[in-house]
Amino acid sequence: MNEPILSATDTLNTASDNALPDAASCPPAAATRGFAERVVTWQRQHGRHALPWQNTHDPYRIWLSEIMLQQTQVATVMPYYARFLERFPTVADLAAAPQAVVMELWAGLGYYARARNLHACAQQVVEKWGGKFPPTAEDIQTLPGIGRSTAAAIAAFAYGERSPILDGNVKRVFARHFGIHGDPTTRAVELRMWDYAEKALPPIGPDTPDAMRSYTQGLMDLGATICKRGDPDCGVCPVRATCVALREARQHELPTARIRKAIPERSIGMLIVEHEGRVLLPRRPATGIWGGLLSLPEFDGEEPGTALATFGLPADAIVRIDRLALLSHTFTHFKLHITPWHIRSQSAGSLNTDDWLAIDALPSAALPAPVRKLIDALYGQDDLLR
DNA sequence: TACCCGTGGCA
DNA sequence: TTGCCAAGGGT
Repeated sequence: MNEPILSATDTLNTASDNALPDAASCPPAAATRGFAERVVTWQRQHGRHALPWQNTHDPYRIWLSEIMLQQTQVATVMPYYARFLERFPTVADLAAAPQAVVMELWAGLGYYARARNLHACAQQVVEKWGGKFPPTAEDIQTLPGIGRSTAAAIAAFAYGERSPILDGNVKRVFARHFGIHGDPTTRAVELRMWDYAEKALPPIGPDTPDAMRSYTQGLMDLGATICKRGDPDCGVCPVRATCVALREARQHELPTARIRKAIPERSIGMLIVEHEGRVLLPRRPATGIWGGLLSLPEFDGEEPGTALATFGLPADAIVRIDRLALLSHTFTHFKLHITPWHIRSQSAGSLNTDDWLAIDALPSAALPAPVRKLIDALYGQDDLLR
């Protein structure tokens, strides 16, 4: 890189952290000049090119990857992506599938609203758009589960549309390169970043589609492989010459860490009720935690007490009760301590027939991660196909 | 507008 | 062990 170092970044807003950003502040043109071109060139030489969802312009495959990758790391997505494509080669196949099957394939990946929206989105594409994804980011964003950034990513990769993304990678790169202080999860800071995202796009020209594909991928690659959270590899960064954080040696202060509240903890008991080769696994409501998945009956506290009768199991139906090892599971927003109870019953009591699942059907069941762990520990599924 | 919504890898 | 947060969206 022999380009002159832009001094215009000196004029950037240097308001202190968490100060209310000046709503009128907008990125100086000089701050973003040449940024995209360097990202594009770098991506083509040093970016990632062999991920399973790359080297295609098929909006279906791109969309599926973008949804799975929301708040989820690449390595985690890989096996799920392969299974989905194998089972649902086209958006029509996905739209036609029962939601329960979609949930089974998604189980373990987390954020289950994504799976419900994925299914609904496929059906809308088929019914409202004739089986083809909408032609612009604006239209794509009207579909369920697709926000502004995901719509832009799909449109850029599939159509080469000139529309900006703003994900976790981009926020980190922008915060450092443009010296943007303040918690990026707050609305005000996020709006500023969208402003930069629009201004930093590759210029309009004959090669805009190709540039947009490389640029969009390049921003993600830059964040994932160079501008990492812990120790950014500034020595080989394509935009180091204009990076505010590097110049001021503040890479570790940016992006500004958000202030986190202590997460609450909760203790519950879970019942593994077994009767005639079946286990009680009612489907959870569509909304809320683990929405749409099968799960074990649960109750507040650790001792079953009167809970069994409440669930429709009379005391004389119970052959044996075993308390299993405590299991803790941490969510983003709270920590759950689970006391599992294995209950052998000689009758189904007044329980709903539909809520029982055969033990040999457990391996493919749509179970939340900690429930999967409990079930596998008890019925010895080890870690075959999960 | 803040909060809700999973899971796993990593320092 | 604990905290952080990743190709965010919905409400």
